[in-house]
Amino acid sequence: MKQSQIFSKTIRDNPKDEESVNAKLLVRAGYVEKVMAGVYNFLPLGLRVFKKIENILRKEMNLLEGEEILLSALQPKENWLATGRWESYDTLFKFLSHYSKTEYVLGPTHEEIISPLAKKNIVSYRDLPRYLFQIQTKFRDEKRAKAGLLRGREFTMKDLYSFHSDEADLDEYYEKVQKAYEHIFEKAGIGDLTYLTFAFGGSFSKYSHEFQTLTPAGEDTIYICDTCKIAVNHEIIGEQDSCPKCGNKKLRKETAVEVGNIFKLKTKFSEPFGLKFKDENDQERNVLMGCYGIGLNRLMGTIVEIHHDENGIIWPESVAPFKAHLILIENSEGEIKKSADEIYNNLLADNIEVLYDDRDLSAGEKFADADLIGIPWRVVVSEKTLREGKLELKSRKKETGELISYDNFAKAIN
RNA sequence: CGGAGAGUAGUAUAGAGGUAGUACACGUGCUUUGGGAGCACGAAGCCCGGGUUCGAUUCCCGGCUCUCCGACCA
Repeated sequence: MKQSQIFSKTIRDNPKDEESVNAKLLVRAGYVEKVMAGVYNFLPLGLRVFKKIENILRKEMNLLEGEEILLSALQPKENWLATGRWESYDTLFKFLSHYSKTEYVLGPTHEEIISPLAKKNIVSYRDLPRYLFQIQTKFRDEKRAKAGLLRGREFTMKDLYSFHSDEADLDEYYEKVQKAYEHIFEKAGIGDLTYLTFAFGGSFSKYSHEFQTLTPAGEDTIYICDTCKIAVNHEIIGEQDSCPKCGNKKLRKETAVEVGNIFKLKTKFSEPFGLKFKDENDQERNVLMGCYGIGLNRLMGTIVEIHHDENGIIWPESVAPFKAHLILIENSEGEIKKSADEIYNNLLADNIEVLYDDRDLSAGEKFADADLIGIPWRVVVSEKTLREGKLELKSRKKETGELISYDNFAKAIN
């Protein structure tokens, strides 16, 4: 993609309506634009990152044998009355049709939709287990949206729901999802700072598990066992004041953001919707359920919170909008562009995702924008590099670059 | 939802009871090209409603919006 053609522009000043690092950088670099508190538009650069994250998630969901579906965002009140969450779910967006005076819900989560759906397709033990996931927009009427992408009123979530005939099967799958989540956060570049965290389990389980990433931008407090590399959420520290694994009492207090959670719902939703199956002995039994969520916006914001410096974002390669940022520095005769165009076309032909800064701007401004946008590899073409018959390659993580031939360059970044 | 702060051009800000200035961005022309280039000219602005006042963008009240702290967060 040519930068002269890209829809968004970089902004030099920090926006006055954002305080969080992730929002400041993502807005300034042109990844997102704020519509209102907790609601953002995704611009071409931002959508590219979003799709990279989506694909990481989708790949892991497929490995978990998840089948992808897309559930309704607009939901009937009756389903929420059935579970009692019409009254008890405090961030529920409810609204009234002006014509029919019918009340609706904008879905904050999808147990109320997927449980009745599952009921239509799960009737026998032969239909179990089942694993269904979606990547879809959620709406939550947060009393206070905050921290840029970390807590929004509209956001995209990957939610996986599993259906089982017995607890052993649920437990086994739950463990698999836990491992898959570890892969996901590793792949997304935040594995080192992300802890499996024991949290409140609700009425059916002793614990649920959260994945908490250490960052001052987070709003949760967790207690880490450095021996086991797991943590306990402060909400249960009263009853669980030692490491659940090794019993260590010396836990380290940290601030973190919840980037994912896994939860054994058991029969919490199958009961109100009558989601049952016939077992091998013709006995009718409740289906057991698990749910597993990851918020994409929050994950994207968290990655920025973790990976940036004073000049801008430093994307992990797995989620970067492009692999290489090709920068043309023209000379007074205007004779560099031809070579830069050629290199751009070679990169495209070699299937290297490249953003080409072909704009008529000073070198300093292009470098500053490149640092802000944060593409992993910066490739400079200038009079200096052409004289040597080479390119200058610099990692966004490093201070200086090196001159390298095109052939070696393609190898170097792969 | 409670508390605090803030709303001035596309963006970021300055400012005064007498209708507004700067920087960046933008347009035109020239010049320039390795860390946010230069000159000239140009276009563009006081959140909404009420009150006080001869006069309010400025002071007061209310609203709306945003940010932060707290509460809340299956």
